[in-house]
Amino acid sequence: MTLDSETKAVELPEDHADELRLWLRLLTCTTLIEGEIRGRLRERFDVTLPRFDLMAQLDKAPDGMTLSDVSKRMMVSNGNVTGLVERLVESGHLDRRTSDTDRRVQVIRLTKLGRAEFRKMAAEHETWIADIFGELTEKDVRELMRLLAKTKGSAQKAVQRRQD
Amino acid sequence: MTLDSETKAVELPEDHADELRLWLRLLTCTTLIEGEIRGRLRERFDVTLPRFDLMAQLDKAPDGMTLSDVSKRMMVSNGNVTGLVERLVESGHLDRRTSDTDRRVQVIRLTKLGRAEFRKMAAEHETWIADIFGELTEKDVRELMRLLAKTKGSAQKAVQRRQD
DNA sequence: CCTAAACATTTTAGACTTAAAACAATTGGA
DNA sequence: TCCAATTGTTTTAAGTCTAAAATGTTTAGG
Repeated sequence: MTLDSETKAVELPEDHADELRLWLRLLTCTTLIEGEIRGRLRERFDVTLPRFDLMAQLDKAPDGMTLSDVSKRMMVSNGNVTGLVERLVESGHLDRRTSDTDRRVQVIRLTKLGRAEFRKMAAEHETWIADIFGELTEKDVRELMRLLAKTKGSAQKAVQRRQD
Repeated sequence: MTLDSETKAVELPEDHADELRLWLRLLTCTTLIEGEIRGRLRERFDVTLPRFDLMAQLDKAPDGMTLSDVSKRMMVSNGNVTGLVERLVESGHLDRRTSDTDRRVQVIRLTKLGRAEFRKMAAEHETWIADIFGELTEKDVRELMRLLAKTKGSAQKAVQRRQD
């Protein structure tokens, strides 16, 4: 508290250094972990992270997904998905067909090969994550989940505000 | 606690679903915020996020940095920095010179123009971050900082272990 | 029915990114 | 001194990514 709390109401050049540091730390953590996962995926399975992520989305959707769905879920651009899918169809991991009811829509799903390979990778991937977060207690994990959920909500509202 | 705590010592297929969810949430938060910042930088200043990040590093180093320093700080590959710097020198934001004492080393620093433009962007950038994290209390911020520091430490050790 | 708007995807152009190889310069022993 | 590792940077090849424009399809309102 300052002595003159009246000034708090006025639009002063506020200090947001803490939030800035928080953002940088969040970014550092993610970049560090992402790089580690990327490296292990390449080393162990010769697969890229985006390919793995796309397959992870499809593994959760046995009936397939449209490209738009994938794009929204992965939070990447449409054009990006087009290219990724192209390469995964080429390598035999994905099956792609035009929807029967709407000829604009492409439905993609994992092939047998794709699913089998993904499951193998996913099992190991999970142990890597456990290793990486190994020093956190159960309570730490719960608390982080809670705070990140709050952060996500706060950020989504900021996005919303800008789009108005 | 399970009834038979003896089994804890054995190597059982453990469940790491919580850590996995935590990782996905961390990634979602970062991607969401990164996308928002990227969009605002483009819209408001017609600049890309990597360019902004590089300039931010240099703003903190009035005497300049070597390309390796930048690469380590930004946690990106050497080749990546080479290209980024090329474009920023081209646009007049960066000055690049070979070190007097070691002809392998390139020292880069912000030009007057670069520094002026960065300062303008940074001021607004800080308000965006404040907006995005706006719903977090001071305590939330402190707690997140602490938990992310712990996460970073844990991840770094995992990276270290793999490199042995 | 027609057609303007909305929607799903692809294309385009350019930038970013990585890993690995190549190149250049320095350094630390033998 | 010499030269084998090390270090700093660039190059290469391939992939990832975005924003915006273009293409093709569906849908609704008149």
